Amino acid sequence: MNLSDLNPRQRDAVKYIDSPLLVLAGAGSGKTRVITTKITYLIESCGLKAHNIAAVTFTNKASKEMKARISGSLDKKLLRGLKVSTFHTLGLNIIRQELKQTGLRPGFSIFDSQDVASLLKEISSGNLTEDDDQIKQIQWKISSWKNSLIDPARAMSMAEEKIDVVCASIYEKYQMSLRAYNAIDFDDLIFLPVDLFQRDKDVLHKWQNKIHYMLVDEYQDTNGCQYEMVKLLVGGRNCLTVVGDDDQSIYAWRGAQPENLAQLKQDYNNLEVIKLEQNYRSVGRILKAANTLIDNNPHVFEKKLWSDKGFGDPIKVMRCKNDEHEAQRVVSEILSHRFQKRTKYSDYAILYRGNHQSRLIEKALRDHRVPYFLSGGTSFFEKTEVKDIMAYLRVIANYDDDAAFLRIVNTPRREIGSGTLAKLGEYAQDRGISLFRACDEMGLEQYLNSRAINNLRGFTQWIVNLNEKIDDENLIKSLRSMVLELDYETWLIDNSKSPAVAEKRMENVNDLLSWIENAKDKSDEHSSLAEMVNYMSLMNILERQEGENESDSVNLSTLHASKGLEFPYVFIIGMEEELLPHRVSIDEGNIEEERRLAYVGVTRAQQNLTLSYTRIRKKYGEKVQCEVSRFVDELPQDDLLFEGGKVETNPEEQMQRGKAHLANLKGLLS
DNA sequence: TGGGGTGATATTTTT
DNA sequence: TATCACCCCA
Repeated sequence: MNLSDLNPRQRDAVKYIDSPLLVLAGAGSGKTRVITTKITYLIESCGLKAHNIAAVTFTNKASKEMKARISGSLDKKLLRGLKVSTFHTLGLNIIRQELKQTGLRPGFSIFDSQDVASLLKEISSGNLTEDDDQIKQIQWKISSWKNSLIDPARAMSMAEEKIDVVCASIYEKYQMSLRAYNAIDFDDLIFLPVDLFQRDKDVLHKWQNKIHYMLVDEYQDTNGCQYEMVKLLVGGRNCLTVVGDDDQSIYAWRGAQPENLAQLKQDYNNLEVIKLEQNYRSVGRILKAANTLIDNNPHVFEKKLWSDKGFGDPIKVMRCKNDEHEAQRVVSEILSHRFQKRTKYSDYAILYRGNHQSRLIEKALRDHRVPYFLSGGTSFFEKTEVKDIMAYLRVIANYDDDAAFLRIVNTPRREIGSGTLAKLGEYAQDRGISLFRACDEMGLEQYLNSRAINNLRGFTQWIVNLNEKIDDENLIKSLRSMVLELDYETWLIDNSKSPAVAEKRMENVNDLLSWIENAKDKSDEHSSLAEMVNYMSLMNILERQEGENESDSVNLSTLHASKGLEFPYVFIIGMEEELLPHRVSIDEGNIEEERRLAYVGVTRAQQNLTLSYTRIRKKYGEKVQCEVSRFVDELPQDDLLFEGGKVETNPEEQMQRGKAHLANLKGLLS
């Protein structure tokens, strides 16, 4: 097999199979390429079967890209059964195949974090813990327990303070409710398989026999539970390659344990480490800046990026009067640069720390009629209309899904009010059954008047009919007729601010349905409604439909969401103390993660990088004096070109301006 | 049932 | 200050 278009280090990483391997892949060093080539190599040159290889990523986007790249390089026949998925999808597949051992019934639901929050709210209503803040804390606590493989009993025995006891008991009730609803949460998708593997060695061996080689991407983002899952599946064999970059760990705040990278050394004593330091993305100046910046962080593994793409232009630093001025200047900079260099809008990206920062930029872009693409925002599956239809599907697949039941029982209106639901809930809770089942019980007559009962039963009967009508053959047809029967469109029109909005929302509903149709055609894996619904619960954006026009637009993104992307010309705005690094991180002493965030931003740029900061920024409606970010000071000053700003207020800034002037001259000379 | 007034809130977000 | 969710009243 031909590995000649890889560099020596990449080739080593592909060919090394003698022991577990950690590939430390710097930004833009071609890590996805290494993983995909290695999979091809394992199949073509090592004689492994595709269905015995599992490649794991964190996002659907990454796994989709990986699949696309592999299928471009290898015959489709040889790829049958190759497992490329997210951690959560892998977990879901394990649960599905070992359903009996997990105590779940077919058709189980997956609760998203909103479902979880409202369930927790209901559970803790007796326990003096009702405000949203505390609910969030409990949710976080339960999630971290699961990520550390602690079950309710252990949480209870470990509890020392009163608050821990309360949390542990809520945790226990929460698990019981999930069980009653035949539901699991996102954390369970990893927790349940790991728990099962630990309890039942036969099942573990069965899965070890299925997976002869495992590859994990973005390893610095794994949490404790995911680490354990990999460890169990590998089970002392030499069949593991993980790829990661501790300098790009920016998700510690949501449970990622970047120390898992270092932990590998201890758990796999024959671990091999290969570093990928050649960067294929950026010019030398940008890498020099990135290296210098990240040098301020402590490192377990030293790493220095380099490239042969030439040195490039100085990094511009724009000092602006205020935040509006900043937006104006960034936009006019893009416009004039585009005009001079005849570039596309899509060559530019504007990156920022917080979502709110996009507002002024958006306004400036609109004023200049510049098309832009905002990455992030409310994702498709978060939209109310999509959640509504999804809830219908969930209830049809799993009557016991109370979260979904509550969402749609009176949407569109069926004259089932909160009073009725409260009594129904009480009744169901007393008997430990779901709301749906409770509707059918005779005992209900004593609690509710016949009108309410009729409404409820009308609804459940309608669902039962749908369930019976739907079979996998006519799934889409039945779903479309369901939406018609609901008269959902009328409801949308009545409940939207304008006809245009209503139309857009109905379009989303139709997109959802055609997406289901499409996905069903594409694979036979997710053919039943229940499987389809599970699969969709793990999605957050609608995959782009074929032929959808990719318009030429400026990219706006948070620094977090920009990881993995690259652009010729990058602007990072708001390079100020208290913003980047963020105030909260300064207070918590989390400067290192903020620095990595800045590092991620800097390394997105291929050609040019422009940083901007303002002297005055409106925060919470108040004008606040701002200071330039310490990260600007940490960059190699000779490579910076300061622009704008005439009046220096303090001597330090005077100095800086002197330096900038010098750099300016150098920049002009080079 | 919906519109308007009120009050809380403002870091990052995938599955 | 700007937004948004929520609640109350007509």
